[in-house]
Amino acid sequence: MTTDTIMVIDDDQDLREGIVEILEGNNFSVIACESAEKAMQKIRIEVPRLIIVDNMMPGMGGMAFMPLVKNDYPRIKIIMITAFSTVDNAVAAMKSGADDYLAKPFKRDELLVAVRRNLEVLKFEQQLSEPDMDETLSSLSNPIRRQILAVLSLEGEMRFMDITRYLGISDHTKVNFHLKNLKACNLVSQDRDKSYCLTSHGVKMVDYLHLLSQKIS
Amino acid sequence: MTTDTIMVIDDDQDLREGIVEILEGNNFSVIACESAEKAMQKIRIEVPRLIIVDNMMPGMGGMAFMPLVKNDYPRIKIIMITAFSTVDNAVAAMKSGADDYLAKPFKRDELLVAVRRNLEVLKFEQQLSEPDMDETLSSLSNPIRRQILAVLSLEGEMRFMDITRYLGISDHTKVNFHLKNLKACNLVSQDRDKSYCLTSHGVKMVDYLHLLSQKIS
DNA sequence: TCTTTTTGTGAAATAGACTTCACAGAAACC
DNA sequence: GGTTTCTGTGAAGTCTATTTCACAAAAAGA
Repeated sequence: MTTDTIMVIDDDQDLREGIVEILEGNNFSVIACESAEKAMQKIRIEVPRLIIVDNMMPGMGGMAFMPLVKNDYPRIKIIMITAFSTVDNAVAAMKSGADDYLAKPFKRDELLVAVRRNLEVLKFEQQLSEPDMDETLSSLSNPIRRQILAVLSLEGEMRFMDITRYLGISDHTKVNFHLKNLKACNLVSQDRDKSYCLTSHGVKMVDYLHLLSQKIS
Repeated sequence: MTTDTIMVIDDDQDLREGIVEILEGNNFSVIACESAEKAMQKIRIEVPRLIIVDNMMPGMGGMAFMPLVKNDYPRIKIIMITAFSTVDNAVAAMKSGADDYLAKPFKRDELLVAVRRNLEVLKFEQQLSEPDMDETLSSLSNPIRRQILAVLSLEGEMRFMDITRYLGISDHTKVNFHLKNLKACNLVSQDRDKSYCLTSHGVKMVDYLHLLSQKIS
């Protein structure tokens, strides 16, 4: 399991180091910065998943910093911390791109809860946009390819021309095209005698397609 | 629940009527023909899901009949019945397009088992090629659309521009395009104040996607 | 060996999905 | 009222997926 990298930006050294300590004590990998300007540079070197930034700082404040980061890295989560907390302040922070808002002084657990919650949200979002998901889903979105999976699931193993005839497709190169696609996605494989069959991944996907068809209807 | 239509082709009136009786007694809708030629005509009027055809008949036999049918209607399942059963005979029948093979005399239950088995196979195949499935899967195969679903799943309800900003997409018309697609597939809907939210179908699909992402990784 | 069937490749044509751009009405804001 | 932001449409262009076609090596049959 890889640890999540978190960036902490605060000009107050005591507070900054306190936060770093809490986070590192909980197995997060931390990058600390004393200003938003420094942070902008460091982000380019290693992109964190989450940023904790103070609102009031000399130079660029958190409020100005957030839109800049969100523009370049829309998926980074930002938690803003602030000393003088008001409703207006909180609303303004959210509008500027903060994903969460923490008023000083906060407890150790308040910080950790906020951090974990935001990392969970991030994980949730990312799960649905994984590249593997992309490949698999677009492969499954073609009806001919799904028919091929269905046939192979029923028959276990089939020769190229048998699949073609079974589906009633006259142009065999068309079937070839789709089989190639299925092979590329690792849904189907070919053994030594050239027969096609489902991979274990392919078997799972057929299961899931049936699940889906039940959900749809 | 709609009943499956089965076509029975046999020149022997007694046997034909016996089969019809068994099938109708089990709530199938039956079309009986005394020759393959008649059957070819009747198929055009109502397409059965399954055909039970005798091999030996005056005029066109089952062996010649099957390729003709399979060519026009590759999805119809065909059970061949035959009096003089040999291995070679069975193999030849399967090669000509039979999906199953029954030797005379057969028991009532043997017939019903074969019929049900073949209808199950048909159902299995068809589940994976439903048009709804097509629409849903191709909609889900786009990463931006999946991100929109994720965001709506987290936030519950969102305005158009909030979604656009959340995803960090500069061209709002692009988001509009994908939202339209999601609406067309009934995954997302819009309430009176123009906010977008997941439909119940959309909620199911987000569930499904998470299941899928676990299986993939 | 000669022929046919199977299995396959790659290029060109077509269709479909996605993006971009120019514009516009509606609503919110000043 | 005038201005800005939100929400949306439609056309044109671009990129990707799919189909079709021409061809060919390998395997199976005759």
